Amino acid sequence: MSYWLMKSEPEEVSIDDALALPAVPWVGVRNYQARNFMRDTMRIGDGVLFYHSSCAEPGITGIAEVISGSYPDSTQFDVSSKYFDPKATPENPRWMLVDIKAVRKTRLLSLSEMRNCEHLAEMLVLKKGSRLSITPVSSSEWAAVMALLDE
DNA sequence: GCCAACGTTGGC
DNA sequence: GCCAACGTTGGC
Repeated sequence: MSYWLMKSEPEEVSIDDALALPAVPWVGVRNYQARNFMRDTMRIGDGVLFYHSSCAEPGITGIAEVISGSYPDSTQFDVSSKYFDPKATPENPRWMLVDIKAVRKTRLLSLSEMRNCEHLAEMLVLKKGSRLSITPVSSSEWAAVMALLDE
């Protein structure tokens, strides 16, 4: 069992949107490192910190769970999608994704609060220049986030 | 809107 | 394989 942090722009898919859906296919990832996490490492049951990015109050807003294995992101084949990739074909898909399910909404754990927590000092999402939309979270970081959310 | 940091592209 | 140019991310 592993843990992850997944960024979502709330104007695209917010935690409330995610909670209203039985499953959220994590479409639109077009970065190879993030794709590889979904394709190669994520497992059903893995824990996910749902993070709002590119918004007024960036931070963790919920808990989710991986509920599928990886499969091709259908938007790569859709010419009308902004995620269309002309180099991808159904025979040779380039982008893979997993489904997640939102488990619960939490209070907003803001980026600044995360930065002020000594137990999260090494968290990848807090590293300078970090832009990866999916990052692994250690079990101690997960525990520290859960403790902060209980405060 | 700014801009630092990073990833990708493409000429050579 | 190098690397300059370009595009994107995302906090502020």
